[in-house]
Amino acid sequence: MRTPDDPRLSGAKRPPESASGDRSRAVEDYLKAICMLQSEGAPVSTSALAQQLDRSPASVTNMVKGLAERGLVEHEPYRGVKLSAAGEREALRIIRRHRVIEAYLIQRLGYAWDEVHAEAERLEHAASDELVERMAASLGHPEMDPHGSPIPTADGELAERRHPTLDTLTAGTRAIVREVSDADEGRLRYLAELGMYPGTGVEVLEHEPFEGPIRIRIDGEERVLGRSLAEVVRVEPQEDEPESGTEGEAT
Amino acid sequence: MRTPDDPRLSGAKRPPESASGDRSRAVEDYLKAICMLQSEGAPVSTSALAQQLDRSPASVTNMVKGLAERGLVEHEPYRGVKLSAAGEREALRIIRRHRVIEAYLIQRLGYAWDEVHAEAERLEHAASDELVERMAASLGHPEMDPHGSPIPTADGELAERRHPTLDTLTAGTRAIVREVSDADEGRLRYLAELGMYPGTGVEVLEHEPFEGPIRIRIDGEERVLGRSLAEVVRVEPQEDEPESGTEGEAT
DNA sequence: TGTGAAATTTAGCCTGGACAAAAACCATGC
DNA sequence: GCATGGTTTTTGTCCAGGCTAAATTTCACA
Repeated sequence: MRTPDDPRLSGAKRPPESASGDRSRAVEDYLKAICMLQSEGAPVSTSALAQQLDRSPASVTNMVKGLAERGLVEHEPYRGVKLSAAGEREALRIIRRHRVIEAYLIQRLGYAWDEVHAEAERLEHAASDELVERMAASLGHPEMDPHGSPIPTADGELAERRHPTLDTLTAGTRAIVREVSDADEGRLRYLAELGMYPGTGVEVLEHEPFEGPIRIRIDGEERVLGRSLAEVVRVEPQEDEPESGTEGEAT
Repeated sequence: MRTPDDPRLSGAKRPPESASGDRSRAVEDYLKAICMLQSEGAPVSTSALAQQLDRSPASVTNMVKGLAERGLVEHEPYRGVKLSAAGEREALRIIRRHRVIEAYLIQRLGYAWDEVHAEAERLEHAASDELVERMAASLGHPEMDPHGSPIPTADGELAERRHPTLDTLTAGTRAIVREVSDADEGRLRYLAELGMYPGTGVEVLEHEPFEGPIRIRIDGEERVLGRSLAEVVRVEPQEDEPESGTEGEAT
């Protein structure tokens, strides 16, 4: 009827699930999540991972066992899980993809700050390295994504810089916004309304007691920020100088 | 330890597998394949579908049963399968995605003709309608993809135009290349070397007998084309006029 | 040092989607 | 009218990756 490799019809010949060979989408999600949780090299607990990924702890244990067999993580039962060198390499590639894609969507396709996360969350598994590098090139190889998170380089270097969150600053401190979590659309939208982008200068005026909100000055205006919002914003405190208002762009 | 919806960590909260709600990637692939096989409304046989998708016939039967239950196809056992209205709508959306993505990759990210198929094959399942429409807008809402295939509109209209394949033309006919299958990288690369893009003029000089190759003139040069290559190229025959060589772009 | 709560792992189950082997069906040729 | 071969479907498995319930380990504190 038809030769086995008839090319007339452009069909899907067993397309791999994710762009990177044999790692399934689930595996990629686990690696990324572990990477982001183990900020300081400390092993990550099963339950923290379960929470992050919205899976049951039992599912996580199962999956982790599999990852350990494949040499992507090291798992000491009851003690937590750490990425192996191979796992970390993989995880950083995925994070790079995510952040490059977010930057591209915003800068080249007119997405808003708060719209890109979900899209990138899906595309990061489908985009090939080739595509990601082309996007990065089109943007001039940015080092930061639009939320201020550092983009790992193509060969897996990540510029770690841990800034404190806004809620930890003492009253009277001036600071510059450096990074905002990209995970929560609602909060992002609100922060955008306030003008709290990376690079914006803020001054903490007062902490309301008992985990209460924080009063800040931003761009000359006084605002009140709920604690859960302030936890999402990472800032670089400034040596005091009389200057106020918005500073130039971040590096 | 941490409040249930702590937003500090940008994690993947049960991201849907494909951008379009609940249809899995597999379902999308089946719908697209059925759509492309049932050119003339005729039902598609299980085995043709199995071949197209590179699955076993048994798997296809199973899946088709499921699709029928969900109202996406109509399946008469032993008789073949047809898309329902809902299934066709869905399939055309996926084909639109594929073709818009291919066009975007080539025009905005510098991909070559033969590199885009695999990439688009994955991205079409991950990209949201939103993204596809932004890409289409960035390209000025093209009606054709770079291989000459018509792009269904956002509301599901597909401009059907069936051109004959190059191998069916009689010797002496002049024609203009209109469409080239995007599925086979190797063939595409070779056709690109020959300069056989949509819009290129060709003249069939001679058919070698017994399913042999075809001699053509393209851009002034004589070439010999294997049958399987000629089957992949769709052309629009021209009323004869002394003109030769390359014509302007296709509409 | 013992003990109970919390965290983790084990065990058993389910679903989607794939496969091979066997059975059922259809279209013929004789 | 029926055998025969090719095409479908059925049947029984498998694997990945989820889940719940039950068992186990750890740890903090008495």
